[in-house]
Amino acid sequence: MATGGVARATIHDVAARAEVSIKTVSRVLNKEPTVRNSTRERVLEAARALNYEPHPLARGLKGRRTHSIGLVYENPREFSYVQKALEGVFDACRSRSLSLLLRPCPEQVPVDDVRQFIRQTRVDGAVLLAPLGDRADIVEMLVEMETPMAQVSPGSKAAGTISVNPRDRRASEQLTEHVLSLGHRRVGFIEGDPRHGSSHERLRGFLAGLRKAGRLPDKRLIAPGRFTFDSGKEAARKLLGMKPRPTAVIAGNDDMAAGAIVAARELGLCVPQDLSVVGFDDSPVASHTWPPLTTMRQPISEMASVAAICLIDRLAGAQDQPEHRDFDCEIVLRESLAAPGAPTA
Amino acid sequence: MATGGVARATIHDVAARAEVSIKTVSRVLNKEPTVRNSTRERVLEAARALNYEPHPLARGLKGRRTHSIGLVYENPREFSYVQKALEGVFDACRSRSLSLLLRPCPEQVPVDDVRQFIRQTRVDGAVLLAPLGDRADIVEMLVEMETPMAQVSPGSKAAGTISVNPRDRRASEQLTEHVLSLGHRRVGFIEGDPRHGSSHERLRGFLAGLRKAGRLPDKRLIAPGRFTFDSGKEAARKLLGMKPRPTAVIAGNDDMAAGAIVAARELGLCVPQDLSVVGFDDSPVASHTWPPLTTMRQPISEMASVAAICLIDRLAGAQDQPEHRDFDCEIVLRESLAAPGAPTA
DNA sequence: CTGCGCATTGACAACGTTGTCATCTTGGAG
DNA sequence: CTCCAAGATGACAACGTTGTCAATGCGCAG
Repeated sequence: MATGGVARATIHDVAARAEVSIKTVSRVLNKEPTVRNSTRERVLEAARALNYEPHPLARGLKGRRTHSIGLVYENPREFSYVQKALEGVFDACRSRSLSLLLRPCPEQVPVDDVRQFIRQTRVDGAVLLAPLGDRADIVEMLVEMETPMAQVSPGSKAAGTISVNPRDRRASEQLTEHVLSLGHRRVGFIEGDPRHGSSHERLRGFLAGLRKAGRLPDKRLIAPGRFTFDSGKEAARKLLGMKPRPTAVIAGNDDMAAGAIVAARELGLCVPQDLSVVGFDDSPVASHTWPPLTTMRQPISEMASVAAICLIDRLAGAQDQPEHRDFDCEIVLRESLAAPGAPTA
Repeated sequence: MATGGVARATIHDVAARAEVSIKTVSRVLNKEPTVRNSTRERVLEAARALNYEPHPLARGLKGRRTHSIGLVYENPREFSYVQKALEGVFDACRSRSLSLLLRPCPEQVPVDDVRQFIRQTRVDGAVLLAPLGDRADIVEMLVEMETPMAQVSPGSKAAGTISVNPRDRRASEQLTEHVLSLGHRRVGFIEGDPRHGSSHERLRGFLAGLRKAGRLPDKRLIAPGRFTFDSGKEAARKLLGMKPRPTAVIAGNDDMAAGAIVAARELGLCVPQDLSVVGFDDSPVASHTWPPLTTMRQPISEMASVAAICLIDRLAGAQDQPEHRDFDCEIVLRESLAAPGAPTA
């Protein structure tokens, strides 16, 4: 019933075949320098011949490391953000031969649940995806447990922890400026989930963009949302009920933007002729709406990968890496955005 | 730098505090029956007081099990299927205190890559998500390695392995009958990725539905797809170019159905007045299109969870569980389907 | 020729559990 | 009261690695 079929080769078998001690085998496989070249090759040859794979449990037990890190994230209502992050972190782990343990959390997860995950699994470090990187209690708990961590979120840049930040505010400002430059004068904004640092940053960027264009913000044009399709639809409905109607809506992410498009359609409005809609993230939905969404692409997968790599390297003892890194976003122009009253899509 | 902060309690500490041997502690924690009640409580009390968590590596090392299973899946172009399956498998693992290792694979992953994953991680078992459960070479390899597995896929029901199957054919037949019952006479079908067993089953169900209604299948009304939005869009374009046009299109999944809606719109057709579109899966996109999709809901998360639980229980030595289980789908009626030429949405 | 330092290697314990087997208790039948 | 089976418990080895420290071999200065 046990995995592995035929009995698996151990370090002893390799040592016997190469006619060295197990310690020497260990040295070779851990790339320690103090091994004669000829010996090293004999060992590698033997390991190959026996199809040897070190036993991960034994390795970690004596070595006091599990060679695994945890990815802690909030159960998403829409998955694409987590999916991309997962891809990035997974690649990082694979390239460094660590294993990855997942810990999806419900919203407002009690800090003790996360603590228990860390204690039980004994992961060597943890990557926190937004919005968990913004939870002070969780960060504190990890510090207290001396568990190295990396945060992927626009918020906190606490000293001593690794963080990877999208330049959300700047991105939002650029997007806003671009929308205004097309001639839109009444622009609505749909906020994201307030528990996400990104939501606030994007709102601030929006306001900064207005200010830069000499426009005064109108509070009534800012509607709350929660990053979900439905919340975006509802917020857009509210905005579109105003008179005069906004001619453009900037949504805090693509899912809400998709909701806004549907809301517009239900009111008989054409996008982009009657209403321009733009989003954030360039998630898959952005290219599947009709018309497809203009949006700000975030290098989520890359950010997550960098976060994980920094963490892993720090675990391995590297000192000289930057603690915080910022990533730029990139505008992706599609058909959901046009000048106000433009005749064609 | 190591995880854990203060030195963690071991089984020895618990044993000392409870004034018993470590073996007795082990017995209590593994719920072995041969422990006196009073002793058991003393041990549990001590464990609680010391905040003891057994070390997973040590446990697996001697016990010859890693207490982990692997989830092997193909990197999705659209993620919702994998997301739901992941949720289900994760819950199963959590409820049984196993850990879950992920192995995303590229399309057409070489069997040796999967073998290496199993060898390296030494997972006790593996869950294969479609279409990997349909890969004979992978299944064979796992059998050869004596690694217990569970497949989530409509295809193979090989003896000795666990499989969980959606009743795709029946679901497709029901959906087809329902569409026909509304009066549609020319119904197009967009096939899914041919590497997925589901694709064939759904096509067969479609044909069966036609036959049952006394209709002859028209090969030109069957267009190939690959489960992606773009492939659905392209296939729909082809179908809609025919004269006379089909009045309804059944897509092999929701992403392709979403693509079909966009294709229709680009041709100036209204859904569902000019064209009904239905999908499969009830993935998130199904409720985010406009109009929202009529679709067949699959209990993916539940199926994945059941697969994992069967696997885990078998690993734990249970014998009396069924090897194969079938799951029904459920039709979800939304606005993308109507009688042909119906006046209102 | 001797000895010293460095490069290379090995013996052995240790990591924290579980499996094996022996030992000690306990309760009831004879 | 004795004996035995079943119930509880413990001592110790073992799992497969890595860390510690000692031992060996080798080249070269004195």
